[in-house]
Amino acid sequence: MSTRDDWRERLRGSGYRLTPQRELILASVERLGHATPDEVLRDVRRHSEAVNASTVYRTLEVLEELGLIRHAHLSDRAPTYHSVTDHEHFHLVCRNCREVFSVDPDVLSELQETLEADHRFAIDVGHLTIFGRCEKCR
Amino acid sequence: MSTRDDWRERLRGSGYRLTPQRELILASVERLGHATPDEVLRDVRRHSEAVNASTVYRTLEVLEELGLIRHAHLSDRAPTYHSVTDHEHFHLVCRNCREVFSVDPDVLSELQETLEADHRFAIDVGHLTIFGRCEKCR
DNA sequence: TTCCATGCAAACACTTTGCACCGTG
DNA sequence: CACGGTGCAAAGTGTTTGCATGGAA
Repeated sequence: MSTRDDWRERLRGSGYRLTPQRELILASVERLGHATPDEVLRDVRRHSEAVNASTVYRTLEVLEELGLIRHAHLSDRAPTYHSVTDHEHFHLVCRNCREVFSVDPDVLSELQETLEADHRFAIDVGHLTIFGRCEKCR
Repeated sequence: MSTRDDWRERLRGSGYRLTPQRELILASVERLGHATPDEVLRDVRRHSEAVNASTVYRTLEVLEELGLIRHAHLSDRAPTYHSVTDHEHFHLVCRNCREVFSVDPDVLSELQETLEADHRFAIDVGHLTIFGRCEKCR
């Protein structure tokens, strides 16, 4: 997948430097699926040496700016970051059991058209989180 | 509107007490439209006497539990509270200019049906915020 | 007179910032 | 060897909690 292979080039192409910390943090985000900055920090430390919390915040910001990762708000607390090397998706979160479901953007097409037509508003699909109740928690 | 008139009864009926602070805070939320806890606090203080920040947090929680107000996340920062004495709605937020639009839930009906059918997931419409780009910010 | 609610202060969770040193390019 | 990145410590923002006092019912 080209996105995975040439991210080092993207970094350098944008004037950024390739550091061990940045590699470790991207690897953690990909490994964890959906993770808060704190979870990323602990994961990096578990799998290798120490990295500072502020480096995690700064790096997540850079990686998102480059389009390698995205964040969504899956709880009322910290944001969670996920890799975008795979296909775009949005999230359903159960307000009761907190379970997270990743959903294909196709189901949003009609809503996108409606909001585009009625409000000239373009949805940021990758950032969307819909809260509600899952099957088990009715 | 019955919701407005009998909220005092609802408080007492649920074992809560009617205090001046609770009246002031509810009035502020209704006056402000969409407001963070901090904005509510400042508004209460501007229009009357001092109230403590922790009282604001505790009161917003109670009022939401009673169904008098709701909160949504209109920024990556603090939540915003709004009254539900008027009709239910959800929010569009422009990621560029931060403008907020309130939208009628009708446009979600197809999405609701799809998520219900495919994932057995019931959307919490009042809590929904969709981020994207507004007309002016393309 | 009973408890729920409030004020106050401290603690907590999450994030940002300033600055000296480090190391990539 | 220049300049962007990191670690560290401190401060900033938003929220919660424990406890003594106050006041609604």
